[in-house]
Amino acid sequence: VSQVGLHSQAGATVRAVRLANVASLASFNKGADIVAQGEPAEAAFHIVSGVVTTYRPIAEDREHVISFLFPGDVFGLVVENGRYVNSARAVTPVKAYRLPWQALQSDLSKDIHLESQIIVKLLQRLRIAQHHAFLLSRKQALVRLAMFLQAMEQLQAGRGEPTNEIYLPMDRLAIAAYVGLSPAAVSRGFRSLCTQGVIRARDRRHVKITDRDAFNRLIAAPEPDLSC
Amino acid sequence: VSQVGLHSQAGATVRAVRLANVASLASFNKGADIVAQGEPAEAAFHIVSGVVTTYRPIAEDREHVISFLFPGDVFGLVVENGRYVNSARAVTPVKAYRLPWQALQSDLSKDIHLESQIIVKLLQRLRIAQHHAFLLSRKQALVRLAMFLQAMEQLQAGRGEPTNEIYLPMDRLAIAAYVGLSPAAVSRGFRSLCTQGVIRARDRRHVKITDRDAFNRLIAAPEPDLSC
DNA sequence: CGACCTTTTGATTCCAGTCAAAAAGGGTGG
DNA sequence: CCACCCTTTTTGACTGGAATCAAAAGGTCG
Repeated sequence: VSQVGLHSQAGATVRAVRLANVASLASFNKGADIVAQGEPAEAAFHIVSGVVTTYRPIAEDREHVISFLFPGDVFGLVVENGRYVNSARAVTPVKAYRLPWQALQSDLSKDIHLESQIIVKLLQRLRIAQHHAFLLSRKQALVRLAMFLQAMEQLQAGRGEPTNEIYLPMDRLAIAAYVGLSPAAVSRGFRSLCTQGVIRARDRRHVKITDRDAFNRLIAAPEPDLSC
Repeated sequence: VSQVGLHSQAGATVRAVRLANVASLASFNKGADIVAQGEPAEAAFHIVSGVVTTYRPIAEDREHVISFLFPGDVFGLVVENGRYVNSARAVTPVKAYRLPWQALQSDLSKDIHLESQIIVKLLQRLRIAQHHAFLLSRKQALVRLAMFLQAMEQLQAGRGEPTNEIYLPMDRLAIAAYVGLSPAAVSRGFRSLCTQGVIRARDRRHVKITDRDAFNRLIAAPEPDLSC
């Protein structure tokens, strides 16, 4: 009997719930594919440790990142005609519970509290997906990067981690595929934010927001305002 | 006692469920604001007839459209700190049940079948939001428009309506705000699709896909391919 | 028929894409 | 510890497509 913790993203309640009697713990190496778009959807996954991206291939060596997922998150839920809509890949080494659909559904209909938690989680995911679309509707590279950092910061805060520095587990290519820019534009954007004094990068994966006002101004910017 | 039907978007089961004992039917004129971003979230809404958009204001006379919602859809669910994250407006005259949160929650925890239906609906919405983000990640205007038409067609099919012609209830400005282009670019894009013979527009709100192959090729296009 | 709003069209500007090359990391084995 | 290779990231020069602004055309409703 596996006891799987459903961590509320708000970090408040970490209620342990019997999710599935037949959940098995699986491990994946960094960069490993976990599920592929179009495959028959046999199971969902509940992340125990590590970071996962869901994405859609666009062309050879080109893809769109849909989400970054962290411990406590579930993926493999978005299904159409019994097949996965998105692919998933481990960004770091990952451990995750494999939850076969069948068992999941029977457990769902048994435990009403579990359903409520799923609803809460889905609403969070919906909110994040809408924020992502909002981000992508902005055309300026700097604004997109700032909104991306904002999102990562909020996720980090929701996990109860310190928020004075933002940790980016993914590489620049993944960031580019998430914010809808070329890797070159992402690089230039980060540099621009640094030289403007808005952020300070300890290394490629650790960023600190040094000018919160300018940062917020950038995100709220209705029109190109690159003053200073 | 109001009986509110939760229409499956797949159009299959239209199971009537006692959603809330205190649901009241509200009417809104075309263009009327229904909820505003930042307001205390007191109720969700269940659309009976008409079309609604949810959106976020960016600046004066500038906004980002998050979703188009149809009869059977629910909105006002995405909440943060007890306040609406998105605004909502009637695109056409709208009738909708107003579902106070309190009553909704008590009904939710009572009826387990209702929870399941909500989960299904949220998964659909998540899928659509992800598709929207995917759309916005493509940079070519023609591709975005084609993907938009595809989405509208699928929604229409899901409602069980005839699909030989796509009906667009919203104006060009709303389309522009959804696909992340300027109104000018949307106009040019439609014209381009027409002259290329990909679509045929009976009038501004009725579009027919006349060359399905070219249409699909456009959506799948990995790189600029404006041949023909 | 006329006033107003929506949509289209035209000319210019600008930002990000692209391609290619250089630089910086990261990991491995000597 | 260093030399090496390979991957990731940055930088540079050029191109292209959409934004912008403004003006004209088309629709709608009184």
